[in-house]
Amino acid sequence: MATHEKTQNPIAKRLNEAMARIGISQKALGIRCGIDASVASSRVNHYCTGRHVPNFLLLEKMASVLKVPVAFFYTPDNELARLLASYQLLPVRARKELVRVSEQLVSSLSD
Amino acid sequence: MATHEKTQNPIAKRLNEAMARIGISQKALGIRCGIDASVASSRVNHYCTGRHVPNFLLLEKMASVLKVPVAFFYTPDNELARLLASYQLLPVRARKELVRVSEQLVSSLSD
DNA sequence: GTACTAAGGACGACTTAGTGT
DNA sequence: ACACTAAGTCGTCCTTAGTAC
Repeated sequence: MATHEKTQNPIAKRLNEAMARIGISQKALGIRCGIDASVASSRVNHYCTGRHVPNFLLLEKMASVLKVPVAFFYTPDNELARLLASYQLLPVRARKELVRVSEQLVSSLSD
Repeated sequence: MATHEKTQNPIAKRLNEAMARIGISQKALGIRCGIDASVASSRVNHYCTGRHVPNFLLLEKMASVLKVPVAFFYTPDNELARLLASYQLLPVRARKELVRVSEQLVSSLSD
């Protein structure tokens, strides 16, 4: 676990969080995302330490393996991160219901 | 409005969406995000047409001007995009309630 | 005013080849 | 096994200088 934090983006933080949750190594994650085994360790470490930013295609693969929405990696707000993480675990019907509730709450703001 | 779509990321789509919602030009958005007026049109156009990907700092500024969470730009799923857009409009108390509801729904899945 | 583009220099990602636990 | 890094290559972003409506 690195503590460099050159960038202001939350990718490294969320990535380490999600990896710890399912207990997967940097190299293993890279390989499961289709990165060649000879460079997987180096590349993923760059992302985990915040030195480099992965492209969208790789972010999608990581999100799929880690069972989070891609947007989770771009969420500095912890509250919203929890919403995104749980959203991904819900069945489609419950997701739609949640969206409905949120938009309902917005509508009721003017009352 | 461009139709190039070189990249698979949803940034251009979401950006155009959010800009149309509040009715702001490409150049005006760039200037309000601190980009020099002489390059604002060119740079923002690159993002709107999907040719280039903005860095996180600029994404944060755009999100602030457009009143959406940064994560909104990285959300291919339309359903989740609606959740994110509405979430941003809610007061803190309502946001927390929404997170609670979502996590509650996840817990009840095992029943 | 508006949207958009080619091209080159500037910058950051990816690979190689390692260290150290 | 594991996490991590310097340095070079190479691909992408940013700026310049425009076109077109």
